[in-house]
Amino acid sequence: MGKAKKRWTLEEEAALSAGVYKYGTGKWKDILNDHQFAHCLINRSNVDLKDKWRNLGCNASNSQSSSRRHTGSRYVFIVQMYFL
Amino acid sequence: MGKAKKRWTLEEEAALSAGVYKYGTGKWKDILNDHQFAHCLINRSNVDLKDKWRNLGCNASNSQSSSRRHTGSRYVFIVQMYFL
DNA sequence: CTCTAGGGTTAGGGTTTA
DNA sequence: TTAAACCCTAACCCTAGA
Repeated sequence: MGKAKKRWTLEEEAALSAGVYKYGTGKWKDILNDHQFAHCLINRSNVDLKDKWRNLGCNASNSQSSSRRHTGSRYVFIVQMYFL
Repeated sequence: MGKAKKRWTLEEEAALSAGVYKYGTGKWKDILNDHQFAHCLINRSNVDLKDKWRNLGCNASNSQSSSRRHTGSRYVFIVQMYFL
């Protein structure tokens, strides 16, 4: 049972963008803890910020096909011997 | 920002497991300094070893003998099969 | 200073749902 | 169906205390 989806508002996106400009990407918790942005992002987690930033970045050029789990019949053995 | 994640290979996991078998848990630097394992773990730090051992879930199940040190002329083969 | 232990955070694959 | 939103968790970070 996942949470109800809550669409990102323009204010939230703006706060996220400004936060990334200030701290750089990968500083999601820092952005959330910044009082300059916190009030706009009160309902978002650091993981939410990361996911949203990824979605924004993928808009332009994400033409990769879906990753496919393949279980083929080819395989290789690697054998190692450790003296203990 | 952020360091690129380097997924652990089966060779690295095998070296770590053998290292823990030889030295016991909590001897990450000893494992790293052991010429027997160093070549497989060249890209890993002692903290990386600790973290990997933790999320392998080996701490709980092997706690009763976790600090046991094994020495002698015994050896073990580690056989890995990769599907391509 | 170095090293480990353990809590905290991020990255990226995977899944769900409007 | 598609993609934004959300989930799972391995991998990595921070740092007190030994």
